[in-house]
Amino acid sequence: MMYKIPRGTFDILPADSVKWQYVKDIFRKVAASFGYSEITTPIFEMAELFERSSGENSDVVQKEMYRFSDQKGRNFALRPEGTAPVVRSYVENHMDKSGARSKLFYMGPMFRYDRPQAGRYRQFYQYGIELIGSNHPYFDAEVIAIEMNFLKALGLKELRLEINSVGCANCAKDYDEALREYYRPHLNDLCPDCQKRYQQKPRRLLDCKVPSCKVFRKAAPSQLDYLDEDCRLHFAEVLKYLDTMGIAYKVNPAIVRGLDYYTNTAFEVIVDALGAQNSIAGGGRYNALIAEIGGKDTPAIGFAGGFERLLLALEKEGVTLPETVRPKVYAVAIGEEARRAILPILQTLREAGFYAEYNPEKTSFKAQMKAADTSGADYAIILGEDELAQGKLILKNLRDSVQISLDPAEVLHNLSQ
RNA sequence: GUGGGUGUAGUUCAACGGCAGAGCACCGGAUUGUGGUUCCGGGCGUUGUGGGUUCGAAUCCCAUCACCCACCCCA
Repeated sequence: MMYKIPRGTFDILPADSVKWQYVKDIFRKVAASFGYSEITTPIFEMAELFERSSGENSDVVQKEMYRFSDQKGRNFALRPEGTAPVVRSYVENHMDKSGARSKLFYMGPMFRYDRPQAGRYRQFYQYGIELIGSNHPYFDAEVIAIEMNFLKALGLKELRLEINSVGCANCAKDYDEALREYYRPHLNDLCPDCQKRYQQKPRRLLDCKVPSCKVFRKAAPSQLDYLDEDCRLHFAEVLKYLDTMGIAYKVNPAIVRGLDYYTNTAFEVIVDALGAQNSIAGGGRYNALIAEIGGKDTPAIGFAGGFERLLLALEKEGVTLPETVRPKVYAVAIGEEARRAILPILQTLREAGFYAEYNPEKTSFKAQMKAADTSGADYAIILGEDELAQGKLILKNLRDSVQISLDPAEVLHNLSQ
């Protein structure tokens, strides 16, 4: 084979397309039920947008971004995530000046140069929600409710919602300090990765999987004990709203978001059956981001979910999704004359919106009937020499094998019932 | 970026140094116009790719690519 698809990418073939379309439709409907509107941004942006928003030393910026420069030497990156572009658009289009809240959703491909694995790709598809312009704790719960309603509408059951608060910048700084203080005496016992985490992102120390590092975890200070009064109150309110809305959750102080812009609420939806890449959605509040990239200081909350992992989870749970569309009728025509006469009838059916299938390459009656059957069509319309002579045709129900003879003009009426 | 596993027909898998096979799927047929069950017939596929060892390689060795698993990271 001469040409191969790039590593970590995949084709969505027709059989799968139907499923993707279905899942996307449901997401659009659920988002609409909360009054969110779709926003579509380019798949590449100035590289600096992501460097600035995600954090210079985040993994995404340091080693996972697809960068390129164009003919004029401008530095771009294929978007590794969806929030920064939406916020860029929000600011660029002066939505921050109107004072109104923006309730937005998006979906589309994201790109990260990473080692492919089950549920992890270099081009992957995300859906996301952004509510920009309110710090009200109700909206933290609303945004989570959108995701949970969506998953419920699809029929996914084996999942858990984990939630945490990382506080505002001040709380986070205090907490990082407390963590460093706690870990300092053990520094030499930590794995090399954790030595780095100690410097760069102390909170990551908490979810290390190395046994010798894990032992320090249970006595470690908790983020929740380092929230200031406002942050503590906000978090308590969010949880109360979730309770009221009937959304089950588990508070997990170890939940950490990968990108630098998160504040306060952080959450993740986890499906254990997926293995190592078990997070199907994650998000949180990002009150500092809008100002960070040049807009008016504006609070916001959002999340992003991965379609591939979602589809995988649905498959593992045995949820059935729509398959390829089957014909309503399959045309069976015998003889030269009938094979021409069938065409205007098919045209009438198609104009009425029915999927009518015909294959001129099969000529024998048997072969055509067989094809009608394997196509999964509900009906066969049969036009042979006898019918042609009588000006009739046969409408055969392929489910119960009942067939009737009728005028061609009556077919449409019969199918519409 | 690190470590491990696997690549054979459209697909799921055999063959593990000696002629590359089977199930499913697909196509055709079982006397003149009726599908689903049954029966019969239909397979040269660069054994992922490129080297090497050998009289002989799908099989052993090396490299490379891809996928899978774990780390890392995250959706």
